[in-house]
Amino acid sequence: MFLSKSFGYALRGVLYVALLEPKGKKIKIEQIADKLAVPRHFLAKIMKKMVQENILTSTKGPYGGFSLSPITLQTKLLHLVKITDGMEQFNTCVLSLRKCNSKNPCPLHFQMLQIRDGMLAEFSKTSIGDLLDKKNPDFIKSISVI
Amino acid sequence: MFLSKSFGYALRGVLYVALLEPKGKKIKIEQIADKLAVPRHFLAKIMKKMVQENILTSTKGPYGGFSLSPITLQTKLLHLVKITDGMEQFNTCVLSLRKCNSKNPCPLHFQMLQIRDGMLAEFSKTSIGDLLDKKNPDFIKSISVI
DNA sequence: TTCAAAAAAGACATTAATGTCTTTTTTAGT
DNA sequence: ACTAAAAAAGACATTAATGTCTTTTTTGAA
Ligand code: FES
Ligand code: FES
Repeated sequence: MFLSKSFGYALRGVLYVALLEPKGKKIKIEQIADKLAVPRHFLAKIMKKMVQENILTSTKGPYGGFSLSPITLQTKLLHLVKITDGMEQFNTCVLSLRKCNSKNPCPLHFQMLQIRDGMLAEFSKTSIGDLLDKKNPDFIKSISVI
Repeated sequence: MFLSKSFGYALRGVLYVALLEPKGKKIKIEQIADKLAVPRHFLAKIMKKMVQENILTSTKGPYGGFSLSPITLQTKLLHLVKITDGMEQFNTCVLSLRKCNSKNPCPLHFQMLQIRDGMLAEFSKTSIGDLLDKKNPDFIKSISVI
């Protein structure tokens, strides 16, 4: 309901790179997909989009893989949502009637506005770096299927 | 993202019946689908589920159609969500990792908990009757595509 | 320069949500 | 009893999201 699987894969993928990449090596998509138990090629498409948006960098060829970009840790979650789910949901009426609009509200409009604005606020202020907790030795578990 | 189309159709359908039924007549699915510009047979399936849950009543045959049940107006929106979308979304991790669980939280857990609890609270306290505004001559417009 | 490793790209498959059409069942009135 | 009207049921179609497989492009190192 709230967010697509793609969004979850994107966030877990970038967090995995952020957690391990500082060791110096690039992270291969195969390793990410294996460790996170995510469909490899599906994840690859999502990672590619993140690279296009400069949320990650990647290099092809031997010793290649994914690594952080200068903006990775400052990237807001809303940017990931934009990439994976799009922003239409935030200004489309929950009853699928039309563009959501306070001048011409549906019966649920103001309730939904509050909920969506809460989510928008949270995702606008929270960055990928905010979610990364390198000090926690169990952090890797928190982004893996148990 | 937030809710399915089915949910929107369900709410608009039941509000349409609640708005017009007190005139004494049963409301036919054909009329509802036409006036709300909703796929007729798809809506019919959703209406049937609401009847099974006693959120509406229906009678077959000539002069039949849909009408309110004793509990229609007291029905909480969460009941509609249960019918159309299910409740799993409220206790499944946003990262699709597993059952959502504060003892073993994913990096987004507490942010999502707040958002979801806000939505749960709103949908638990708001009833169909709360959304029905018979005094408003434009209410019908607010549940129709403009 | 060739080779192998890796991401990128693209074709295709599966699944879940949404939508359409037809048949069956029920029922009010004649 | 018969007929017609209406919901209910069910078969099938379309679409969007998710997932798999293969080919192409890029690149570092021998
Ligand atoms: S008009 Fe329906 S949610 Fe805003
Ligand atoms: S554990 Fe992920 S949202 Fe609760």
